Amino acid sequence: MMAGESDRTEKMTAALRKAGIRVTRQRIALLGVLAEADDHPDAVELHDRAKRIEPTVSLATVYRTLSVLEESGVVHRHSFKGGGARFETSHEEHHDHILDVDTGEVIEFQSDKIERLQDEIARELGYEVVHHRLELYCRKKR
Amino acid sequence: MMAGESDRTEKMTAALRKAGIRVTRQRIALLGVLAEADDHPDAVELHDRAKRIEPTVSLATVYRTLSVLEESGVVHRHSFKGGGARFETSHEEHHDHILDVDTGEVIEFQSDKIERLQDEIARELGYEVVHHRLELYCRKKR
DNA sequence: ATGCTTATGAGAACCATTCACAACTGTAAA
DNA sequence: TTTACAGTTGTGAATGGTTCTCATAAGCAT
Repeated sequence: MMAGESDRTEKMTAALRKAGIRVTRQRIALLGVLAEADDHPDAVELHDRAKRIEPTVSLATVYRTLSVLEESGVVHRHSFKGGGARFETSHEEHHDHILDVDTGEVIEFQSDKIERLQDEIARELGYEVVHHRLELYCRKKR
Repeated sequence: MMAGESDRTEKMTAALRKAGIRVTRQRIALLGVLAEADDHPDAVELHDRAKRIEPTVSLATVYRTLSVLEESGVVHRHSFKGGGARFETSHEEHHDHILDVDTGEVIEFQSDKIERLQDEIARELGYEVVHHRLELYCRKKR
């Protein structure tokens, strides 16, 4: 037999099946792409990358699968200003984003203080935070 | 002669002209609508309201004018989750938004602490904040 | 009032995303 | 391993919000 498939693929396969989601070639390809992406690609970019692994993937399936993965908490969808949604795997801990307005670069950051303040503010107004969106559109200091 | 036009209209007219923007019936209508809106209407809603004042306003003009007004800092455009952009006049002081995920209601809040924290975080990473987006998607506490 | 320039309405065009549907394919059971 | 069924897929059309095109209309400085 030829060299076995990677551990990663096996793990993803198992994870999918456990979630009751059918394991298809297209989904394996997309999950592979997401797993090694360390940027914040949009659906078209993910489609391009996935096609290199599994040429039959259609854009519609990319969108469909991303929605499925979002619902099951595997990926996060971000809608930054300008252009379409961008995605990232959610296995890291929660963070917010700085967007470099000049370069388009995305930087992640995390602040417990801000998280706490948000909860506090909501609480004072009689609400509890379900989720939030915090984006800092910034310019490099010189 | 008939009773003169309202002060408000005269003021808006003057403000527009000063900005080098031509004063048209459509723009007067839209500005009037924006001035008395205390909610966060979208373009279609603004169009409907403006038509009651000036029936000839087209949706395209509403969008065009909103862009003009946004560029000149008169209105702010918000893109909350789900649905199109929503607008509000910017003559009040800066604030962020709580979105009630059940009712869709928009509540405004302001926190100097959070503003300061944001600046601090950006500064530590070598950036300065140009503008930001902070939305708390909340549910009423019971 | 005149002329130049900007604004407008109508509808087409756009773009990201979703949908409809017939063909296909995992998966579990036989 | 074959079968059978429900979940998935690719294609292309549809959608919804927003912008564009272009011929016509109308501000505004003179």
